[in-house]
Amino acid sequence: MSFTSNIQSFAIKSLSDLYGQDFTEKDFQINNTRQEFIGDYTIVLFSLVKTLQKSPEVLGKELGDYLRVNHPDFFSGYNIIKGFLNLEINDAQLNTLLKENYQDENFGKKPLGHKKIMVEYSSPNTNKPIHLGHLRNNFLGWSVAEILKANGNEVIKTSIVNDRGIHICKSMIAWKTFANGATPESEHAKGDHFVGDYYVKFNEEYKKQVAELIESGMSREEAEKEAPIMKETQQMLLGWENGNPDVRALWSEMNGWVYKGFDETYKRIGSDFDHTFYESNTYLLGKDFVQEGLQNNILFKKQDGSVWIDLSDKNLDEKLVLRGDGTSVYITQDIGLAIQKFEEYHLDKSIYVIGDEQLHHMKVLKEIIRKLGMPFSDKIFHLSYGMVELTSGKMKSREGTVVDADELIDEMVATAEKHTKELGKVKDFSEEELKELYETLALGATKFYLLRVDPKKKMIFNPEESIDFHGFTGPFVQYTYARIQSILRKVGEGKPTIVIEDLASSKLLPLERQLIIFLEKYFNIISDAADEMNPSVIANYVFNLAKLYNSFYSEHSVTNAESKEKKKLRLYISVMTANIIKSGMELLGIKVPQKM
RNA sequence: GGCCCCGUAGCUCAGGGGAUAGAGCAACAGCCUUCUAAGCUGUGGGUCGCACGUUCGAAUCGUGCCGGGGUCACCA
Repeated sequence: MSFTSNIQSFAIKSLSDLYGQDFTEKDFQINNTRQEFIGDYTIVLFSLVKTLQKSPEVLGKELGDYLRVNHPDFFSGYNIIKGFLNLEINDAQLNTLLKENYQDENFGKKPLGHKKIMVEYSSPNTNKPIHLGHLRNNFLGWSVAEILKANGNEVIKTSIVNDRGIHICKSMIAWKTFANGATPESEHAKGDHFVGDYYVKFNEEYKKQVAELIESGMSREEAEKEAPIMKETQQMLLGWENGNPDVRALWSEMNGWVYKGFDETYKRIGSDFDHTFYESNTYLLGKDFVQEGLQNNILFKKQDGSVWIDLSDKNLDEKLVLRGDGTSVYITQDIGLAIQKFEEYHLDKSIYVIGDEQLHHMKVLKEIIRKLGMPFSDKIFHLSYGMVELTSGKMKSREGTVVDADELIDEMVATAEKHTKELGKVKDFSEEELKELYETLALGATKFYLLRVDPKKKMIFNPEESIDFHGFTGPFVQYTYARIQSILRKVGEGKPTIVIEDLASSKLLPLERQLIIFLEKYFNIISDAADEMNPSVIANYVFNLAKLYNSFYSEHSVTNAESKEKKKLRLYISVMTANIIKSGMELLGIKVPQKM
């Protein structure tokens, strides 16, 4: 039960007692009182004024008095400005909250319920390494999964690896053509980069061949079809489909290189999965449902044997679900896997973390599954996020204009090292501890940067400016945590015993009040983040908490407080702040250091 | 062209019916004999794309327009 919901129910009860009318939380708003006014929470009276036929002044006074008289331990005062009833929370109430929760490392998290949710994220292609855009996906998916867990859901993290198809064959052909048997081992290269380089090489060669053909008089369209390297690649795809042993062997080997590279990166960035699906295993799944759909006349066949579904009643076109030659298309396998997920795991919700370029595709997928008569179509949710673009435009793997994830993190580690050495605060750290710290800060900065903005919006990354360590950043929040740890070290291990009277004996100063009230909000923040599936809610909160604490820190001394009671109070505030920072940052996948 | 998303400070972004629209970066001016200055305090910076409408009240909701992006594949 949070302060806001307490006030809400107090107000509803009061209004009913006073005026004999029933209200719900939708009939009036409760806001945070703005800085420039006295009070902590504000009831906006305008909407009530009309229904109750009373002036804001009279209504505010009657409601304010009633609340104070009936909840003297909760409210210490109120004032009315225009149509706003500003309520002050009693110091004792704040002290109690602090005393009861300051040590609770799980403050705000909800008990385990009965919802089972699958979050599919990451889902890489095996023909290229992970770039900045994929990082946004990985961080977002991981964080949303953790936020859902914190709200009492059972969460299954999955990934579908796109390990087959024409794009993989492109890397394979290029490798056969140009590599002379080179391997990641022989080149001392990371496997995913190694394979990705051949994907780029393919496209270079392809472009060259197309240009040559055009010069010799062919149309572009024809040239793109006829380029020898492309024909060779299509031949290879056929070979793969038919189980040609040589093709399959090379495919396995090259994918193996990629997985080794991915594992390294996943481990570093903290992505983990309860189950991994491979497209090479699932791509045939949808075909059975297509057969079923044909029998039920939900799907229909065209003269060439291709199978379609008519979605025109939903303002979507006809959509192909099976080629004339009987092979699957992209959506066929998605249908199969979507159904398999529900049948195997009995999910209450199936979340797909996929870029917003696939909004249409996911809409079609949901609709097809609904039309096929599956009862869980409504439980499929596309968590779409905006693309990460560079100041110079879009990232394209084909053209090599991407910010590579491994390189970016390496750069961030170097920046962390540079800052740390300049500041010279951790000279007692061992090599090992330093390395860990740089990694913590680098990933903290990167994750926070990508998670602090609304997932739905596309974002622009400027490689020139890179990612900051000051201001609205991960390291800022980490720094605040480290500062508090420093205080706690100074105070020593012995936890002060305390009784509530100690805390209540002196009036709370403005910053002390503000902090306690802000700490309490974390309870609702965790729910809000889950409802919106939006980690930026947490990031913004945790930043503002750190900012508020830093003001408090520079204004009031903890260890040299005016009195023993104040020292204890501020220690409690500090401990609870540290706990919530740690908890919130964990939900973003960010570690906090003891020192930095 | 149809459908969807986005236009808020120089830049990157919050705020999604309520009080004088916020933060970070960048710029400028201060603050380390006292718990970590990766910090704190202050100054300057806005026609919330434009217009109409709904409302006691609109950056927020509706409609239209302008600008940017996505998508409408027998690619994945």
